[in-house]
Amino acid sequence: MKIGQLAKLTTLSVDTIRYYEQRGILPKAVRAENGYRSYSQEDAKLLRFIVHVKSLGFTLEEAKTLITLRTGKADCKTMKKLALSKAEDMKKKIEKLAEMQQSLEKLADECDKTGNNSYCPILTYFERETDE
Amino acid sequence: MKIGQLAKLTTLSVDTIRYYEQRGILPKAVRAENGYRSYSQEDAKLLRFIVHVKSLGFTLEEAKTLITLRTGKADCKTMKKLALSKAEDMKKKIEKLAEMQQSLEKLADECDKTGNNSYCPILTYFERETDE
DNA sequence: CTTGACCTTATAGCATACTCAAGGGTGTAC
DNA sequence: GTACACCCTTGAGTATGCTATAAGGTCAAG
Repeated sequence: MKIGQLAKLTTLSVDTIRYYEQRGILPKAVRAENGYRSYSQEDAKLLRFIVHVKSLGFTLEEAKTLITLRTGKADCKTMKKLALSKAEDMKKKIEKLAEMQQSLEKLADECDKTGNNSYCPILTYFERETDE
Repeated sequence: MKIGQLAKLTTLSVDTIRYYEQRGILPKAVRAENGYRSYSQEDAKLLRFIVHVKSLGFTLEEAKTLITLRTGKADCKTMKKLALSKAEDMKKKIEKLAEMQQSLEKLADECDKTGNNSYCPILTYFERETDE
């Protein structure tokens, strides 16, 4: 199978597939006599693996690690640890975002409570001297 | 006040301050006779404004907009709209992260339920053909 | 024998927010 | 007069994940 075919199968662009190879995420593709990259169903499977891994928030570097583990038939324990560690990262990001979101909503709320003639409480908040 | 002083006052680096000026986030600094940038307390106030705005998740470009509004003594309504729109962005990001996080935890859970001899369910999930 | 779809490489660019390095001037203290 | 802290500019590098461009080779159809 040529790269265009693989791209269609995986919903990635040919550029992306070449980029993954270049980054070392994918192994160097076997070449046909004319120099074209030649792929098998196994390659398609590997790319789908990457797509799924990425969709759960892993980076390409992490995908690389997971591929190594997959190839080595990694034990469940290791996989679980990685999954939970990533989940933990996400939890932290979520908490930070939630905090910011709540601050913003609280400020917006105060806009309503404030008389029309006073200075906007959001601006006041942004101009404050210290961090609480 | 020279740039180093301002940097200390705002906990930003001198590079960052120059970068903000270059990006047009800060107005071009007044120069002393020797060519050094010269800052006032107002400038410190403006930089603190930027720091606070950024800490609530606004980008530098958004900070620029907010500065314009601040300078024009923007009405509360506009500020509120921006705050809520940003809060909405965050909500979306949070939802996406929460989804991923839950998927990961669910997968990790399945690791425990699975017998030791079977193939890791996380890997199985990553290798699946289709999206659910 | 040319058109068009496909493949190849190397290189550069995008967004975001800095950070650093090179090479050089300024200002104060000892 | 020289050491040292500080300032200046320009330009490049960092991370992440692509995307695009140029300039060219390959292959099957008509």
